[in-house]
This record gives sequence, C-alpha cells and structure tokens, in this order.
Amino acid sequence: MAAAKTGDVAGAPRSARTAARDREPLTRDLVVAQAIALADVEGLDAVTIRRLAQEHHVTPMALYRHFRDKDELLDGIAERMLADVALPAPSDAPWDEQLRGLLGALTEAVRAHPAVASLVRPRIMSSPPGLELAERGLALLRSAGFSVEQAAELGTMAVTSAITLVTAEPGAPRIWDPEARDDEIRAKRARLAALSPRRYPNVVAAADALTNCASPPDYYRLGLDIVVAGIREARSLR
Amino acid sequence: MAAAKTGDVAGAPRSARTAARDREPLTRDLVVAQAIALADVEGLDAVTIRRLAQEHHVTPMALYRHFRDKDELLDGIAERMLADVALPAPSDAPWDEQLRGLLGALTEAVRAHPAVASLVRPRIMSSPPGLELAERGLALLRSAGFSVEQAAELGTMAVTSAITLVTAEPGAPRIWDPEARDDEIRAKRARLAALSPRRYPNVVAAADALTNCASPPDYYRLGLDIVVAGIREARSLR
DNA sequence: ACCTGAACACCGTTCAAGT
DNA sequence: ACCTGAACACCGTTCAAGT
Repeated sequence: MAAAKTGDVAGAPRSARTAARDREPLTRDLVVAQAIALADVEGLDAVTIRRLAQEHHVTPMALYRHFRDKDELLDGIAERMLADVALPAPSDAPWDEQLRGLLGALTEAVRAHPAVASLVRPRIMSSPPGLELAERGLALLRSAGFSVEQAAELGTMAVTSAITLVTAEPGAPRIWDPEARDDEIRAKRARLAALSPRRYPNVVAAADALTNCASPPDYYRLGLDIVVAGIREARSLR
Repeated sequence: MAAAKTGDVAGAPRSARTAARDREPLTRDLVVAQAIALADVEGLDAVTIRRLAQEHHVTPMALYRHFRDKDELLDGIAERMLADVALPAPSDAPWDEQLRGLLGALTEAVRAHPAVASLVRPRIMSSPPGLELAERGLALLRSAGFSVEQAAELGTMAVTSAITLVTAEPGAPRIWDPEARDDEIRAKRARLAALSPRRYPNVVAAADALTNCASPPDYYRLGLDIVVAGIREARSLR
C-alpha cells in the first residue's frame, strides 16, 4: 500500500535508471534502521525482505547484497539494539548496585523497541556490544564470589530476565495498531473480571493489574529489584 | 518428504473416498497432539496448517473445521501444555515453598516440549488450567502479605521466569536436528573461547558454561531458587 | 457434517542477466 | 559493484462446491 512508483505520481515517468540514481544507496545500517522503525509501527511480522525492499523502491534481491539471508538481517537488528545500551561506567559501588545498573541500561534500550526485543537475547554473544555487556556482568558476579559456572548461569538468567520484563509487560502488545491494542486489553480484562469469583477470587480481584501496567516505572523497578535480590540471596543458598 | 500416498506405496491405488474412510477422523485433540509431536522433532517453524494436513492425508482446509485460524491452533497447543502441569496439592507448607512447587511443576511440563514453550506464557489466562495455576500463585502471594497489584506483577514475573528458564537454557536448540545442534554448540563455544582474553577474560573463561548446560537439574534448581528468593526479599524492599 | 479444489495474496530464496 | 526479473517451493486463508 506504500510505495507508489515516484514516476507515476509525478506524472513524468522516469526510467529505472533515473529512479535508481535518485534514491540514497542501500546500506546495511539503513536497512536495519528501517526494519526497526517498521517493527515499531507494525510489529515484527511486518518486517519481511519484500516489504523492506518495497519501502526502499528496490527489488527484494537488492537486500541480499547486504545480508546473506533473513537471519542475518535479524542479527543486524539485535546488534543495533545492543549497541544502543548505555552501559554505566565501572565504579567503586557494590557489585549488586553495579549489576543493577547494567540490567537497567539493557532494559531501557530494549524498552525503546519492544517489537524486536525477542531478537536480542539469543544474540547477545554474537556482537561486540553484547560481549561487552556480558563481560561486565560476569566480572561483577565473579567479584561477588560466584564460581565461573555460577556466574555464567546467573548472568544468563539476569540478562534474560531484564529483556523478558519488556516482552512480558502486562498489556504487552501482541497487536500493533494502538486502538486495536486498547480494545484487546479491555476485552481481556473484561473476560477475567467476568470469571467465577468463587473459583478464581484472586484472578478476578487482580483482573486490572494482570492486563494493564498501571505504572511501568514501578513495574520495571520491582522486576529488576527481585532479579538482583534473588542473585544476592543465591550466595547463601548455594 | 513425509507422507507418500498410501495407495501409491501399496501399489493398489485407492480412491479418495476409501482413503478418507480408512483414516481416523480428524479431531481437535488429535491435531494438537500431532502439532506438538512435530514441533518436538522439527521445531515450531515446521508446524504449519499445510504440513499437519499432509500428515493426516487431508486437505489443508479440513483443519479449518476445528480451528478458526492458525492462532487458534497455537492456543490449543498452549492449553494442552498447561493441562499437563501437575500442580501439587495445596498444603500447610510455607508460602514460598508452595510457590516453588507450583513453578517447578510448570517448568517440568514445559521442559517436556521446549519447542512450544514460547506459546505458553502469553496464553496462561486463556484456559482453565492456566487460570487455576494463576489463582493458586496469586493466593500464595496474597498470603505472604503482598497487595493485589504486587501479587499480580510478581506472579506474572515468576511464571514468566519459570517458562523462560526453558527457552533460555544454555545450548537451547535453535536448530532441531540433534547433530546439527551439537555442531552449532561446538562452533559457538569455539568462537567464545577464541576471543581476546585481554578484552573478554570472563567470557573466555566461561565459554563452556555459557554454551552448554553441564547439569540441567542444577540449572533449574538455581533458577527457581533465585526467583523465589527474589520474591521473598521483595517484601522488605517495598 | 465433513471434506475437497482452485485461487489469492503473500513469503524467502536461487539463478541468470543486465548496466 | 550494484541492481533487476523470472521462477520455485513454500505459507495462511477465502470462496464455492461436492458427498
């Protein structure tokens, strides 16, 4: 529905050559940025090779000059997300405060583009910015006294949790049209509120909180708090 | 590659009518079971309407008698998974032990079919078995002194973590052919081990633990421990 | 009631050319 | 070096029939 041919619109038909010279040259970064922007508006399912090509007024095959296949495009998106993480500088603060800072920075970056959040976790170890994050986290966990193996497992869990807070946020959009989204949330809350209060008293009472995030800042603060607290406690549990 | 026509194989071609009478009638449960079995072997991407129809020697459209669309098939898979959760009976044990029992049961059920784990979390509130799990969890959190809102958020996080332990298990298969999977794990470990030990000392040291789960029982025990410990601590953090 | 068949509007991707 | 064009083997889904 986008992308009418520019020549047709202007009323002065242009050759493919002219059109090709007009548009800015396709680069990897440009395609990745466009993919993220598209996901923001229409969700990850809308991000297809053909759709991106169309938006760049280019043949689908033109993208294969920059990405071997679609998975490499998704890698590019994840790497960009990780590059956006504003890691706090190392400091003399206690390890748990610093860990909390790392996780908070990750959550913030991912929150900006929730539609592509699911791409990040499996790809952390595949790019320098992700490796930097992992190295910092592992170092903090080691300094807290955890073994290499424990640090690896706990670090994986912590990073996973920080990202999953975003994808599992109550009222997380499975639908990207904002008003259709509101409709879905309302319908879901009504369904829960209409359940038998004898069988599901607590679900009914929590219908609102389960379907909508009243205060995202509180939600993320609580989420990161329990992740860090759990890891802190793990030292005595082991 | 599966599903050669039975008539062709037997050398005695049969009419579509005969074939239709032979096969067991298509039911919703049967299709769901087949879908899970297929995902177990070839991953979730292999679960398509057309592929399932082919395995049942039926036209794709025949499935639409039991599911309005593909999403309803995925709903069916998630519901079946939740019905498989062996919830422990309520007891007089402390709330945190009981919560741990609920989460452990969820993790066990999901672990049996990791390929469809991602379908479960967003659909917990959509079927009786999921609602039962949620109700039990919320009741325990309320009994621990959390407010309705806190219980809703913490319960959501706990359930999410229990499921995500499975999808994020180190060495989690993004590829379902078992030997191709081993190859990928080996390659990934080698990549990490080959990084600069000056820039990424802890990543290099943890290359093994980051790519392979040495002891799944320990991994899941630790994971559930820190989730429950984090929630326990949240009472004093608030 | 249950299934079929043809068609539509999409996918990712390969191969062989064009300029 | 960068892009095109046609084709292939897939998707989910609609509509109109068949028995």
